[in-house]
Amino acid sequence: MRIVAVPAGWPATEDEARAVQDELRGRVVLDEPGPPPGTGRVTGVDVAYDDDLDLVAAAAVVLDAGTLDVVAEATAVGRVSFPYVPGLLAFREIPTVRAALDRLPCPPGLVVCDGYGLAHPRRFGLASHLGVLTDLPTVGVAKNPFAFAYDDPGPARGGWAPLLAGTEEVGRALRTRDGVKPVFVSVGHRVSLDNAVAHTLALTPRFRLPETTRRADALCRRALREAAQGLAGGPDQDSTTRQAPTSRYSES
DNA sequence: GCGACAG
DNA sequence: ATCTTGTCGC
Repeated sequence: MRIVAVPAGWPATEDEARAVQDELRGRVVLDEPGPPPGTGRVTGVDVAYDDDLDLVAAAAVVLDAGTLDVVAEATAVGRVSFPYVPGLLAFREIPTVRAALDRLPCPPGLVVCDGYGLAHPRRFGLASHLGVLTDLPTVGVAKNPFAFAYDDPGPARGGWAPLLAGTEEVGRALRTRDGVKPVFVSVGHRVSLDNAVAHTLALTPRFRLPETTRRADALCRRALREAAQGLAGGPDQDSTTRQAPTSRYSES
């Protein structure tokens, strides 16, 4: 297993990170509609952490946008590159996520991130940042609101309400299942908000969270488990030489 | 100043 | 994010 290196010059302080956001924000493209929902490919990315071992595992899972079948997947493991600071999530996740995307055997199409794009204190969340660095179309679908006001969407799937930063619509609270807490959709890069919402609905035929997110979440957790195991077993052991662990409860 | 705050 | 047991439901 190779550990992804933190890029040279990666911000070390919150001030530096905010300065990077302020500089890159101007490169976000907001006037493209993006790929049509239900066609082509959609890729979910997510990460899992082990703060004790200083490990972060990322996964990228490519789905056929029409069937939601898995087309390809990749993972990467890195060191934690930044502490968790609300508003600076991208600096914690992006190096390893990029490595996972780079390892995909095919183009990812639209990338769905766990978090925000435009719906961000400086209008430059994880999805925007990843989009600018890769120039891929990206959207953010978050499980929780940040600090934006919104009215409760209608109770039925498809109901939505604007996420408002003052009078500016920076995203939407979107009901993906009848009577279930909404998700929070915002534009990352090269996708319109209407399309971001349509993609999110196309990705949620059964569950609250997009299939992309669910697949990527399961995969990065598995990758983290295996990485932690490999680390504990020592640098010279791998899955082919490692012995099965003895368990008092085995073979019962 | 204080609390809230994506993952 | 992650820590965590049982439990209700398809």
